[in-house]
Amino acid sequence: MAQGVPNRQSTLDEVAELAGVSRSVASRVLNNAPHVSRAKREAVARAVLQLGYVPNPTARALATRQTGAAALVVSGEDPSIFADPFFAQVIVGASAALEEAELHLMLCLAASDRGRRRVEQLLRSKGADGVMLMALREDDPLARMAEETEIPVVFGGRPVGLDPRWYVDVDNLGGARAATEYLISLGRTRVVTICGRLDTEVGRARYRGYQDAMLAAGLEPYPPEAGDFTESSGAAAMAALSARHPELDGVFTASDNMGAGALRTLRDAGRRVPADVAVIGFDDLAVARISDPPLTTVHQPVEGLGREMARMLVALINGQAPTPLILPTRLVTRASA
Amino acid sequence: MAQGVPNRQSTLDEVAELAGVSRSVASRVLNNAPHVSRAKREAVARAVLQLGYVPNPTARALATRQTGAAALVVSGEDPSIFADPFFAQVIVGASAALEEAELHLMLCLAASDRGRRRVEQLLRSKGADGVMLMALREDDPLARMAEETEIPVVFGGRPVGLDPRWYVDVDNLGGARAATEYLISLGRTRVVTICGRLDTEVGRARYRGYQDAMLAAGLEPYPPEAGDFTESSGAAAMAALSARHPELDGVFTASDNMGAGALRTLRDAGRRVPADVAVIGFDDLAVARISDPPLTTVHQPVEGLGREMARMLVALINGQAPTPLILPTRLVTRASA
DNA sequence: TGGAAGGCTGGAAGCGCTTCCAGTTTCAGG
DNA sequence: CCTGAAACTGGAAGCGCTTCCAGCCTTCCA
Repeated sequence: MAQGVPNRQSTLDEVAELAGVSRSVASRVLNNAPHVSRAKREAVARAVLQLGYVPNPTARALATRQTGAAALVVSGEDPSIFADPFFAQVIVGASAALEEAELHLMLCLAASDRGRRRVEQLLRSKGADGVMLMALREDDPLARMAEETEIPVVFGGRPVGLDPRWYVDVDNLGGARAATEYLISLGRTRVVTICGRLDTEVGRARYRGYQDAMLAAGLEPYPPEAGDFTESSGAAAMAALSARHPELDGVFTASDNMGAGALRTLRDAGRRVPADVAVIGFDDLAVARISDPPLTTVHQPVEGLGREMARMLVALINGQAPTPLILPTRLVTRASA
Repeated sequence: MAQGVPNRQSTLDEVAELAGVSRSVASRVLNNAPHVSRAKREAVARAVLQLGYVPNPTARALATRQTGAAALVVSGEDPSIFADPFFAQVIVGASAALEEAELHLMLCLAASDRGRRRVEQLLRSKGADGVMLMALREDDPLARMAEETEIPVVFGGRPVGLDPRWYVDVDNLGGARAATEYLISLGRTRVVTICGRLDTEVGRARYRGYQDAMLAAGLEPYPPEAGDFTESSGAAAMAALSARHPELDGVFTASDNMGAGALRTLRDAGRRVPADVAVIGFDDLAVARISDPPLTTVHQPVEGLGREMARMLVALINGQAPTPLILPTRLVTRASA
């Protein structure tokens, strides 16, 4: 039974003819639908093997009105922000979950105007069965449009200024609160924060968590110093804070990268960590383990975020009605606090 | 001219009817093909706007036999290897280049058997117009199959044991040689290497570069200590090498992560960098800038790799005959050497 | 042994778009 | 005012698959 490698792609018609059945029967066999006798089922299977037949996904998509693909769109102004390992992990999780549902993953980086227009087309033309949207900017037009479109959309994180129907988020507030509480429990009372961009929900939530913990402990929150989640911005913010509040003895930073930057500034300034200043980050990326000293941080289930987004989307595509999800975070203590 | 938001997706037939032309004419207008009078062109444009018409990509794909998508497949045994920021950068580059060609990006992580089978289907069913393949393992069945398939395939890096027709690679050999030469030029003569997995072309090439440089300088290359490109494997390898060759004064590691691990081991052992031991990494990832001391390393154009792969693929899809490409690397000197 | 129930089967009608082709206009040149 | 070329136009045939439906054939029970 030579597994033929035909020069031309063979079609279902050819399979049907070779098997001596009609195209409908052949189709039913391939989708293993009922109402086909055992004999014909086997005949078709043989023909498929003999011809090396592979169904044409496009034709199937046209007939079923299902593309067999889900899109992950990352919307932001700077394409290089995507180079963050964060997204790579989200993708790993999403990819695994989509694979279970036999869906392909389309990736759309909507940074340029052109990219955004293409995503818009995708949404309106139903070019995918569903979309996972991670909108980074405040008031993202794509986010608004996605909420209005017909096709299932799951948000990753809640965009500022929008209350999406379906989303998966990480407990940023709780994580930030826990981190700050931990610093306070260590006896630190002059705890500052290097917050992330406050035009993102992530930045806001993590800052709010800091505030909550401070107030709950009867401490006055310091005004935040903002960074953009990068190492260098963390270093700069730390310098500014040190100058403004030389008495500080604890820092909660809204990302590991900023935490690493803060460590660098403190080290350069000769301040010991954690003896003089305790530092806590957020994310639990590789950098937290590598930095010197290793960074105490808030772990967030990034791969889980991707996985749950994909699962929720699949549920939606299948006509179910899932509920929004907030994934837990957890403090990981290392040497820096 | 209300930009209608129809409840149902409108079709080309409806546009044609509203514009008072035949479907063929409407189609020609949309693809701006010739042989349409100015008047009808405008009538169709008006109708499109009025109905909020968006062409159905699936139907178009079926008719033209072009899917409008290119796939990036990463084939390896461990899905989490993809979480490496390396791939994220490749994706950024590829995505940008594909956008110019109006192609969508499909991402396939072929780690499980199931994933591999799906990629196989994709190749055989022409589910994409072309494929960029990054095969990590030696003797990857997918790589072999890809070379046999009809659809255009561009390799990212050359897989061991295969000499692909079209590929984009990075000058690993030259980079490794330059790094080692630099160590030697610094007066180091007892230079060891922590190489990557020798069942990958990357690992082999970088090791060969080290050997070449040592031999060219009249030095005896040390036997390599292998890691798997991760921080911890680098730390372990460094410990082993220190024990075996206490006299060593220079280390070339085949990745920044391993370099960071080596730094950690050296620091823990109380050996000063670069005073006692000079260390050089490879990749120029963020970790190289953050580590303590910052890592001298070999920069490779990762985003460029993705971009060039995509460009080559687009050329192939358009029937051109590009030539393989090897992108240059360059030494970035920081404090560790 | 008759008849109803129900499993099989294949014909045919799409899914929405492109594109070939033959027929119709238009228009410059004679 | 005629003729041929060039520009338009729309009908129709697909692209390869799914699925509805009507008809056929078993089968099994009364």
